[in-house]
Amino acid sequence: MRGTRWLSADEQRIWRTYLQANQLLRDALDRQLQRDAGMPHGYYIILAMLSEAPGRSMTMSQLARTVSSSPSRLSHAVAKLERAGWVRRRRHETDGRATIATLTDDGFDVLAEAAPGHVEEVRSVLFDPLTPEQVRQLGEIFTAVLAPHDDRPGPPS
Amino acid sequence: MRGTRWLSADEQRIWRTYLQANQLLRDALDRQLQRDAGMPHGYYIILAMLSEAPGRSMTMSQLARTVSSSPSRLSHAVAKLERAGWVRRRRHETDGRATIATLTDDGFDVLAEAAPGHVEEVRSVLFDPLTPEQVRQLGEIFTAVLAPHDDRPGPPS
DNA sequence: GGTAGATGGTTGAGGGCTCAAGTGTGCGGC
DNA sequence: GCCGCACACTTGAGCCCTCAACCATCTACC
Repeated sequence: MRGTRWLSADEQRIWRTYLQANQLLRDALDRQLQRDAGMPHGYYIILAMLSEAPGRSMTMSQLARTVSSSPSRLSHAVAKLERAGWVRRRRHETDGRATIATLTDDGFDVLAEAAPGHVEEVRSVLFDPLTPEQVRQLGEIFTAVLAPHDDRPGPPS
Repeated sequence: MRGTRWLSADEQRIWRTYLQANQLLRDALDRQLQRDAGMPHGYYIILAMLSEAPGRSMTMSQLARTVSSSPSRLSHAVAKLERAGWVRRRRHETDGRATIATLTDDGFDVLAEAAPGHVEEVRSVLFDPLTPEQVRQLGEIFTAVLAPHDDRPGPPS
């Protein structure tokens, strides 16, 4: 591939800093949640998003979009959460293709128990080291990163 | 845990934006590299870091620190890369505990082949959507996130 | 009302990662 | 010289994820 737009020295340094920090955050969150709540971070998010949904319920595909998961990953994950008794699945009443996942009371309790430690971890590893201005910038930066993928179709090229 | 410092509405929104963007980046990179080079992103980084080291070589523990990996993860990964013929391992000459990993010529070729597509992907998904000012901010933000973990021992609490 | 394609979801195989436990080597103190 | 501990690394089991294949249902269209 001739004419590749290589990264400048600055860009490369920034990219690597980002990767490293990212790995740090991911490891910290996964370790903390695994230790204190016996679940990986991705599972926590599933429970958290369900807990905020009306009726503590969502279809699998809504849920997949909400937690940025592939259908397959979500299916495996919810199967596991269901075995743990934290989520229940049932058929959608009017659309026979869809499945509705619901957070159980047990699931809610586990989530409530895990939340404070998790939030504390997020704070200490991400927000505490940043100034309020940097937090604001962080939000804008990743909003910009996501923008091209909001699947409102972009201008036809 | 009473007295938890919960996230404000803004912080929560920003945190979720970050998680979502992150998942997007990770998925995009892994998919692109898996498709075009038959390896996950973590393996690419290992090859890339080795390629820049003197003699294209590093001890396993240096390498682990460089790519932010646990010893175990790295060991598994290098074992696989060695089976593929892209890396060789040999004993350190003066420290019998250490192992030196070296990028092979085949490994270098694979890396050189994969690099342009990978860089293009990084650009299109991360740098292109950002202004130069935001790129600079990104670097400073994650430098700040990493700072508390530079294991120069901090002030004794 | 029948058919083609889109949509919603699951499954199994294969691979990567974590955690805990293990091996072997170096080093400081006695 | 030996003992104990730290260090460098590896291993295996189990878990999570990806990818591709699959089934079922819905929808549009003729």
